[in-house]
Amino acid sequence: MALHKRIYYGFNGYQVPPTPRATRSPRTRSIPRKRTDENQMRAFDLLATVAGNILLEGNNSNSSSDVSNNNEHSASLEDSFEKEEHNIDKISNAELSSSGVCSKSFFVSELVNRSHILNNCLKERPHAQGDPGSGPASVITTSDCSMKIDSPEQIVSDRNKFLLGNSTRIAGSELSVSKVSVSCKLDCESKTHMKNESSDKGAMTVRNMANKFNSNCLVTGTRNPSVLLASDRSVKFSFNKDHKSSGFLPVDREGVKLGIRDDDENSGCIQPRTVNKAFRSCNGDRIRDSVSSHCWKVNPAMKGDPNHFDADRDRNHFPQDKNNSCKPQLPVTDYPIKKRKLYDYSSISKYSGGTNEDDCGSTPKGSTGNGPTSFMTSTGVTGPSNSSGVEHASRQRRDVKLKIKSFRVPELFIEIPETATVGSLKRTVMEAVMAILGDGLHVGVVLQGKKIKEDSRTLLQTGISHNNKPDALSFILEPNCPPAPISVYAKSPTFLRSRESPKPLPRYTDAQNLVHDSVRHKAATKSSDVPGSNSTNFVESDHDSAPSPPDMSQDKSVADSKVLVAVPPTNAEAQNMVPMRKPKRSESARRIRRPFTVSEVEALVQAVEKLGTGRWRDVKLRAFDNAKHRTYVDLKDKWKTLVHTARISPQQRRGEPVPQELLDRVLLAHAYWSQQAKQQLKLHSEARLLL
DNA sequence: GTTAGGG
DNA sequence: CCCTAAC
Repeated sequence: MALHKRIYYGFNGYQVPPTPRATRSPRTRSIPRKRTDENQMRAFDLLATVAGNILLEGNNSNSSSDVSNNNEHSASLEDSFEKEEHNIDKISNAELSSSGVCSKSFFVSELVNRSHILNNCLKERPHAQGDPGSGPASVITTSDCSMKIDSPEQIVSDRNKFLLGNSTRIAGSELSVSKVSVSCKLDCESKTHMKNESSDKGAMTVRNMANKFNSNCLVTGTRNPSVLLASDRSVKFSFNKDHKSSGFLPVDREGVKLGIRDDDENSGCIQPRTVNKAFRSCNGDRIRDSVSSHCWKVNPAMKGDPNHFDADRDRNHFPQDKNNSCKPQLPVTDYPIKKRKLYDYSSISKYSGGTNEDDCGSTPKGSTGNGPTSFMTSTGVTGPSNSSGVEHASRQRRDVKLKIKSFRVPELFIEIPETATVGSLKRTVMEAVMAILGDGLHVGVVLQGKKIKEDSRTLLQTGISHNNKPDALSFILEPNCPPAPISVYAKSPTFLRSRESPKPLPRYTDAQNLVHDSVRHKAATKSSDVPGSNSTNFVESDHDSAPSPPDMSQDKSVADSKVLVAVPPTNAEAQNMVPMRKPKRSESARRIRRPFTVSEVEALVQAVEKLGTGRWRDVKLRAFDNAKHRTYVDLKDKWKTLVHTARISPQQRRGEPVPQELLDRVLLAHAYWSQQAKQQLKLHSEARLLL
């Protein structure tokens, strides 16, 4: 090993401008759904300066970008895990249960290594599937602070694992919040279990899966859990034969990206979705939505058969993924090495108080005990890589490893009733933090007061090296979508100033799922004599939107908790904001277009056949209750277009073709209900005449 | 808060 | 999808 030079950079903190409050009509706001665009825009407004503590650490490990091609790590990773398992366990089993979930920060998932993921996937307890009660809910949770894996040791030391749980309760905000500060825990038992099962029942072995994974093939386990690699970055996990649940992990090709789940589509941003989703929150929307936005969970109680949505998910969930794989040169996907590295090891402290530290401190240091504190940013400048990949063979390179210890959230006002549960408090805090972070952020690099915009330049060219002075390098979080006018950047981030005047603080109210039960009841009791299927076709929440945690609906106390976020800049730090973009004419961004899938159309048709064309709310509740991005207005509009589509010639139709059979049903149902409406009118008028 | 319909 | 009148 080479020398270990370590340079620590100071983290100055992180400031967020006031989050503009949505000004849209309350009506639209009331619909439980996400306003990603809104958040996106909000994200544009975010300008967070982050000074990073960067540890420059020399080592001569392999280039991290080569790792993904190195299957050899598969085995060693496993070994590492095994060792690791003995170290971990400060966390109460009650909390983590068999799921072995943990998360240190908001950065949900960076897929470190595919084999890594797979290993964890395989940890699902086999017997879980035998328990219908607990449900085979596949909970995919990820931890932050992922990093490229240069070596097995690194994994061990960083303890960032993906963990699977067999309980849906684990996922979501609860997990994200409550377990922010805990270190990862591996479930030895589960793991072993899974391994055995894998071999016993013909499922792929860990290594096989890893290998396949590495080769970007579609991997389908013959047994549960199965792992499907939907795309380069999205791994689909599905457990149990019922396919009641599934989840996705974004997988970066290089295994470096923040893997955050997005419930919502509307990320107009070209930023890798994984990142966007990570920080998404729903400003004007109900917490239910926003909460679920960071939930890597799948609701086992999901009605209907989500199966047929899988394809859609694969296609839509991470649309950019395709782009990425196809056009890696696109700025969107093209994460410059340095940026990627910046994400590495990143973690965000949820509580400004920094309880993380303690928790982190209690975590095992791993095999690389001599390393810096696990949460310190570290950069390693290595000598020429001994075994760099072919693509790098032509030139020497040094690796600069960055590890961001934490992002400090300056101020956070939370308003929550005393009767609220701790869990709800955690969720509320989560919401607030998520709101602050927003989504669509990317990291800007400021070196010696100058913002480095040339993403293509190497660190060496830029001047980032282990020779940097401690304060030379800092990071800022900034909107990444519409390239903000960067010209406003002052020479130093300390001069950054918020362009927008403080606005009313957005208020986040935790009010998810409150009415739905009763409403659902009501809707369920209603039935019509309309011909058609009687089975409720429940459209599962779309691929990227995870249903709210089951406990959320029960925790009524959450309903009135409010969070005030985006504190107006009051201190010097807060004023170091710079205008990032021109205020859009409206603060509400248009939602991105989300074409209905055939499955959704099917569900819609079925519901309308049953309920009619005048009860869109019921249709929504019936068939799209979990598709948070579909409002009843959407459904109504879709029906409108469906009717239109059905009436025009197939040649005139555009978009994904809707099966003629469905269109026929549309016309039929439409005619039927139109007739019904007329009859009703007639009856009414007659009755009135009689009176 | 929903519905209906134009944009 | 958005917007809004009307209920």
